[in-house]
Amino acid sequence: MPEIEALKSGSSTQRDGLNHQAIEDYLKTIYMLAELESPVSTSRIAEARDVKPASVTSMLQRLAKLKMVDYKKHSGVTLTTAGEKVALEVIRHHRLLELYLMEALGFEWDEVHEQADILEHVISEKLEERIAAFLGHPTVDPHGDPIPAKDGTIVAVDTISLANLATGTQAQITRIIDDANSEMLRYLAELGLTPGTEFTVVDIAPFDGPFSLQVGDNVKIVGRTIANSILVTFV
Amino acid sequence: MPEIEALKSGSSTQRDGLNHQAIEDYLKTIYMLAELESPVSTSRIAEARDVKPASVTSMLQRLAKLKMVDYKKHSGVTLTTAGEKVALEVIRHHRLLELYLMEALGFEWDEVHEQADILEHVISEKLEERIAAFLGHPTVDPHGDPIPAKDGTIVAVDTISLANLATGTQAQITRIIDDANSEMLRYLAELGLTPGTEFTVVDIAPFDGPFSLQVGDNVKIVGRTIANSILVTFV
DNA sequence: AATTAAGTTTAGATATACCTCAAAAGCTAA
DNA sequence: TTAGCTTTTGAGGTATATCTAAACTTAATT
Repeated sequence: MPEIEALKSGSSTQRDGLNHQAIEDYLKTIYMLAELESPVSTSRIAEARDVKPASVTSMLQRLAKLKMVDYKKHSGVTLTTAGEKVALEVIRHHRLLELYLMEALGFEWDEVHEQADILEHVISEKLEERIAAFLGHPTVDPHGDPIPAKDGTIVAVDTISLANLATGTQAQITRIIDDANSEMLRYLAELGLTPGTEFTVVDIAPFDGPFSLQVGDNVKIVGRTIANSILVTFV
Repeated sequence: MPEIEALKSGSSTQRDGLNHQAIEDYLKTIYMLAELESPVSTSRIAEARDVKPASVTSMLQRLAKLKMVDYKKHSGVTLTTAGEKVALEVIRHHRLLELYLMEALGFEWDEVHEQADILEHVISEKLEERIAAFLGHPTVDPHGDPIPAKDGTIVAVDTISLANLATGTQAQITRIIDDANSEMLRYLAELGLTPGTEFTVVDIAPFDGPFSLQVGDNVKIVGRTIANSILVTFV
């Protein structure tokens, strides 16, 4: 009965012992937090993942056993080479997927993050490769985040937060941090403040006040929170 | 710290209680087995999923509690309307994905099943919709299997197994059963026996022997196993 | 050096989602 | 009615993920 055979594979779950999803998510979280501060502390991870520190500790012990992190009690973690490789692969998947969903399937800027977060763990090497090829092996995703290459290299662009600019400065948006907050992304897209946009800081209101940005003929005003999330390069 | 926010969603797993994957796979299995014989017995499902009958029983009890199946001890299961809806959705996803991977990303006939089996459980409604639109809302997948519409309708084509044809019959391949067996699919593709192909049965060897099919100027010979897996319509 | 506050780890307990095996129970057809 | 098969039950296993509360470490402050 060939039908039975056909059904069989339909049922094959990951029975290989490891639940990749959680592990990959932790490694990704650690990688990203390590960019801000390394080694990464238990509580930082707990915050980011929205779990209790105790849960993080046990996961770190598991990751240490898998040689994915260097972990010594009370002193935080760093990724091993193996761990970093996994993290970069997941991030690569994520960013390729975001770009693909926009380019190939017409999704909006603010819609892609969630779906990519799920798909990043399940696409095969081959699918990743096809997607990358379709996109012409891009190095930057729709939010301006760099896409790690297959070998782990990242094309890093020297950026500075818009919040640190002085009045009169000319700059170009290269990256929007916080790709989880689709409301902000929608808002920024509305304002026309997307990666690639050039602008001049025409005013900074005192007492942590908003920034006025000249974009073409218009002036756009953004608050501190947004200014912090926008990374720029000088033109 | 906006970065923390960004990471948060990166970590969000399905914490919603249900592990969809297994449930969906069971429902899909039951749906497909029910096409052969309904109600579907425990052992049939166990075979198809390659688990022990006892495991099936407990899953059936779980599915019954979820109102996905009608289940009465010792008498097999049938899907409820809700259960069928889920099964059809998963099947729709699967077949759309297979077609999409081929059409949009250049995968081969025999490569798409595995990846689709995983992706079918994780694509959002919106992604499904975009994929369907990209493909022009198709009703048939690369193996000739009908793709259920969003409302659950299936365009059924009246088919008969090639194995039942008599010598001299003219027919067209509409469907290849057993999309899990990529070796067979590769072989069939090599022979040029894919859905849409027209042929005439020029010989059937006795004692369950092979079929000789005239395809254009060539004669292709296929054994019983393959003949059973090929469904045809008359021309 | 001792104290304290903050952060971290352990221990113990739940919970879920599978799965298995062995034995009991139920069905069906000769 | 009983043999043979299928199905269910019940007990138990593994893996993962979580929590609370108590114990501990570290680093900063006195």
